[in-house]
Amino acid sequence: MNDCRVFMILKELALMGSMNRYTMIHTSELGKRVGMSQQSASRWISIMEKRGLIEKEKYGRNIRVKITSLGRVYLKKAHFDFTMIFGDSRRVELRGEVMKGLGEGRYYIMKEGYRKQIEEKLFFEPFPGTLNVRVYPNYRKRVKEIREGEFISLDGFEENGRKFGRVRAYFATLNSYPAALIVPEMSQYRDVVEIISDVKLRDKFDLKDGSEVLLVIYL
Amino acid sequence: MNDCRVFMILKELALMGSMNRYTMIHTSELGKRVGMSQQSASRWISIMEKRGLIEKEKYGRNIRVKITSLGRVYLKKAHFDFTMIFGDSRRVELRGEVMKGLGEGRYYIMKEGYRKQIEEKLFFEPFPGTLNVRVYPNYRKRVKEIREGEFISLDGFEENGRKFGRVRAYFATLNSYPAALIVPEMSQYRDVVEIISDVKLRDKFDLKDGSEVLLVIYL
DNA sequence: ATTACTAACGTTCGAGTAT
DNA sequence: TATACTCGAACGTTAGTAA
Repeated sequence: MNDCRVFMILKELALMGSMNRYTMIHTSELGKRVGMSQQSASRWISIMEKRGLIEKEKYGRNIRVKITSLGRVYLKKAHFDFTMIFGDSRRVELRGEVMKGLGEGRYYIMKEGYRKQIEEKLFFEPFPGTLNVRVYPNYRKRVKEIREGEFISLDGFEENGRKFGRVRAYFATLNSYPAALIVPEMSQYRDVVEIISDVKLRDKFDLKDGSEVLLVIYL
Repeated sequence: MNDCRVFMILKELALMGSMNRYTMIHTSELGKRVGMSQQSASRWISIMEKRGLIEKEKYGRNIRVKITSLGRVYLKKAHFDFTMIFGDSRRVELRGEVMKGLGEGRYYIMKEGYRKQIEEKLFFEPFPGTLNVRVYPNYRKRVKEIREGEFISLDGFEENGRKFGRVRAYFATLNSYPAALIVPEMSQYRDVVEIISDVKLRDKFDLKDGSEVLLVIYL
């Protein structure tokens, strides 16, 4: 069955915002996001339109697409499957304020040993730097809860005789934008957490030191 | 990318229980479930083993597989994607007791007009019959909540001049087993709900009239 | 009964390119 | 700029069958 192609692209379109409204897309960008050529992405868009999973319309030289109710049902089913697999998984909210970093985050993120695992296990290319968030006191016991929850393990490694320890990662959102929380297993701090993402979060949300942010961690 | 094949099969294996333990599988059954031949399923299992997503071991003439932590991460990512798409979707619990049906459910389910849509939009072949559940009084206001929530629409149709109305469907579980709740749009009853599934639920859970069941509806 | 190899067959891919 | 067509090459599929 080639249904899986259709699912993959449908999911990507949903993530690009085509769920409830017509969204302008570029077949080359879509192709890049799902790992195929512009030509293939274009072809699949046509196939999916014929199958009634999306609506497509020309928009000047571009196209706009919108997921149909049938397409939505396809996605819903997959979502249901994952709910069956993982149960009703926990979500933990944290609030805190942005803190000046020490530039260390950038140093670590750039290490090939971590970078590679971030791409492999968190599925994004990290912006080279971390956002440090000081969690407000009344949320700090939740940090402990997170540490004890299910995590994604980024293995430690050695480089030029220097050891880099194992790091725990968690899928998360910062102000609703997809990101990840990373916690070195050796770290002591319980009130400061580090966030990585595929963009510079400081710029995306115009964050200054002291800005309040909302984190949601998905265990 | 053929990653989507891997995802699809990994999800299926997870649904078959390979997430946390070695599970005996049959490549022919797996193939049927994902819509490919026994030979292809066998080949993909080998590929996924090489890629470190599952562990495989011979078990007599059969094989046993177990999803690795890397495989789990793949699934987790997809689950996270769906959480981004649908937000933290609601789940509603109902409790009630099994009720004698009037044989009507069977009559409706067997109508090609509904059957086809069940396979297309709910993704299972329905057992020909419905399980009627009388919801306990203190759960009845939740039935209203469900009716007003997001539903999957099974369109009405006409057959030999007789009209069959539109039906609302919801993904659900009965005693944790995947099923669907169906509600004819015209129906009056608010205290009795009808459940369909791919198996005879009465037999699966050895239900008699009056047996208590737990329903979870995923809106 | 299984799983899994081989070989012939289809499908899908993407470079080139028209629009 | 875009999207989307053609077509030869690459890849995935399955029937047959060995183990």
